[in-house]
Amino acid sequence: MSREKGPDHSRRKERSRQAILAAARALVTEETYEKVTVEAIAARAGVGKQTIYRRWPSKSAVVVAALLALSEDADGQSVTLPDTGDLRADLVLVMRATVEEFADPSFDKLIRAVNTELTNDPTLAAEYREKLAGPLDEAKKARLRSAQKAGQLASDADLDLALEMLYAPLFLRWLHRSGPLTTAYADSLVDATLRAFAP
Amino acid sequence: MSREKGPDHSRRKERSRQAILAAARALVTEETYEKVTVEAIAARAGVGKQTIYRRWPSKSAVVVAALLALSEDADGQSVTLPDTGDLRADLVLVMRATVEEFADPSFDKLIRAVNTELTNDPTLAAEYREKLAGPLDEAKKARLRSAQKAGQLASDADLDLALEMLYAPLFLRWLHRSGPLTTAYADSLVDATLRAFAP
Amino acid sequence: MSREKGPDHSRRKERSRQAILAAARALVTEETYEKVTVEAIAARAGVGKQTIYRRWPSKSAVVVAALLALSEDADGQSVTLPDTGDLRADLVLVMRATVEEFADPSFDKLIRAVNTELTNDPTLAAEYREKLAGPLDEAKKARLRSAQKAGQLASDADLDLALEMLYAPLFLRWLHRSGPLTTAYADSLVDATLRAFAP
Amino acid sequence: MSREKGPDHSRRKERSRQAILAAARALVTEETYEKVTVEAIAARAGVGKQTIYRRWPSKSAVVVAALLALSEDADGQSVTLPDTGDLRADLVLVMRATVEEFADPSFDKLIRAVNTELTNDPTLAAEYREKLAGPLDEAKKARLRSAQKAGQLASDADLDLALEMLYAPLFLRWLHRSGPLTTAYADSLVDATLRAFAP
DNA sequence: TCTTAATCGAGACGGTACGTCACGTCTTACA
DNA sequence: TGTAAGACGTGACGTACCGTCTCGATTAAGA
Repeated sequence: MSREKGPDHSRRKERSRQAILAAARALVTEETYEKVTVEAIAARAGVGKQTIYRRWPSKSAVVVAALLALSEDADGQSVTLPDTGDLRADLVLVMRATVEEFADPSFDKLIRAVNTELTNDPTLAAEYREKLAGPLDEAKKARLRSAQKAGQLASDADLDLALEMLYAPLFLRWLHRSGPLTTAYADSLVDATLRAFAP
Repeated sequence: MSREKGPDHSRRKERSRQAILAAARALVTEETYEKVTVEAIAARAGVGKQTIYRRWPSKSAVVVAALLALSEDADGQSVTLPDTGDLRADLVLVMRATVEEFADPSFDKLIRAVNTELTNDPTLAAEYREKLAGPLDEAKKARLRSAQKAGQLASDADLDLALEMLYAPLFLRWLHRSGPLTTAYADSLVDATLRAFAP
Repeated sequence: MSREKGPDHSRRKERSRQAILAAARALVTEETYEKVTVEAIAARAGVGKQTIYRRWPSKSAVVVAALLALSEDADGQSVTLPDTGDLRADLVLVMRATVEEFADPSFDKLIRAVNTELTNDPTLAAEYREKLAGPLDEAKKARLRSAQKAGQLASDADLDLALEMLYAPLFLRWLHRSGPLTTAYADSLVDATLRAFAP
Repeated sequence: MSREKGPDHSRRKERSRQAILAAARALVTEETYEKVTVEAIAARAGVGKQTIYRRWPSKSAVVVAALLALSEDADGQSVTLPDTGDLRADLVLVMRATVEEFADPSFDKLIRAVNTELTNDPTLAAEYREKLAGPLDEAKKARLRSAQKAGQLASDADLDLALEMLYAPLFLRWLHRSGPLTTAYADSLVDATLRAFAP
């Protein structure tokens, strides 16, 4: 059915692929983003530049792929959020976890780099949304929907909007470094959102 | 007292400064951001590269300065928001204006470029916040405070948080292109925020 | 007696060998010499690169082999020059034939390529001399020796030197494109040489 | 009169030019010719690659320029050969000197490299002939013409041909390494040529 | 009005990284 | 088993910009 064109070299392919993504991750984490060059990634991965260009069209794509690869381990098993019945408690848990993630310096650098690339490349952004952000948002919306059914949220609440009001302020504070990311801040976002969409 | 070094050439200085900022603005607007190089700006402005480096430390700084210069016309006169007494109407007005701004393709490109630079350069981000975002936020907070005094918002409402819940979702939708920026969307952000911080 | 190693792939071997040499010849003839790459030869011959490297150590060797193969048809039968008894007439014939060869554009390109490789690789040069130039020179010297015996050349004439004085000027004019290769030029080389080594 | 387009930076220009030519000469002399890369020349000269490409279109051109620069010291003063009145003695002197030049390993490498480039690039060959070979040949022909007037050569002798018969065999022996370059060989070339063009 | 020194445009410079090409080796699938 | 196909690590190619430097040619001020 599929058009086979030759031997697949799958073992080498996979090995070099992993080396490249690991190198990209390491460099983004350790260095200034300007120092993350295709040549540096290739050198670090012990790989020729051509092997990178054979698979990805640009440095941006490699960096995004490096992030996506991190969550491909959990592949197959769909993401779900805790549902203890206590909506506020569950949301606070998730928001605090997010705050913690952003506090990790190497995660900070990686996400910041990825975010820069996504902002300027709609194609990459779409891929990112489809593979990573989409499923996550879906899981969060599922939790909200469950709360809605339980009468903890207004029956006509716009759940997409609710999600945005929860997360966008947090993300933007981090992105623009316009304020501290504290547990209290996370909590107050949850409270304000719950008030806005209360039954 | 002051060290006299010769003629001040202030007219030439000002002329080339304007030419550089205009060229930067034009290039960011017309081209892919990768094509906005210092050499291109210099060529477009009819200026030597050194004249750019004499004033700004990097391309990023020039681009940010180009945006800041746009709003320096309104310099001196402090920004104020309409205050008709009808809080919802006033906020809807402002939010819809913002939506329109983001819809303008050349403004979109300029802000996107500036945002990229701010994300990766805290110093620039601070300058931007001080000169542009700060005053604007202050004006918005002033309007909220006035509403609060009028009993239209909870007396213990966190106005900074309210601001973020209003704007962050809009900004992030635009930045990540994760949804349409419509009037209805702007309105529903206002409504949700007002519910969250109602008295 | 012979060590049998398996199926006799000699037919495939010979077929691919011919394909490679033909492809090399064709490419040298058609393209700029920089474009004659091992990859191009392999592609043109419908052969894997390894099949080339299994037989020859370098592109140079392939190109030289391509030229040598051209004259391997006459293999076994030793080369001889015409001997009509009229030395001048015989030499003029040979020299004019050489001039004509050099005038053929595809022969020109091939010889020029081979000459470049020989200049920079003594090993190849030795092989070339042994297989191609040597026998030819021997045949020419045989004709001169016959003339010498007939008293048409000085009995103490240095025949190697005579050969060089006949051919080197012609070859160098061609190699350096330092003058036209005409019949008259060929003839005057013969005349001058005959004067130099007359009895 | 001439169209001046800007500052001439002549000091830097000249300094880098000399550094590049010296580096090229050194590398050709020391290394395999394959190792003489534009990058290596640039590194050795302490110069950016662009500075080389700004002046010469290819490595070949640089190498040829490196040789030409060697004889630009004698610029202005036209080349002349000794003229003692004894033609044979004068020619023997010149031929032996040439033999010695070819015996110098670093000169050998340089000329071999230049010769390879000239063979494959008619434009470079023309430049070389105009600037170096031409004047030299003219000087040699002048010596022959003087001998011709003195009745030491046939009055109808083709001096261009005589020159070629003197030099081409020597050069080709060296190029193809097809025989030893000895004093005796040089002498016998002179003798044969004198016999061929005797009055 | 005429120096005179800061400033400018132009663009060459030493570099770094780009993305491409071909090298010679290695791996796989097929015949 | 030997071959075609082609991926791989390597390293040079020629180009684009970086940020610095050097050069004349404007300026506009004060002598």
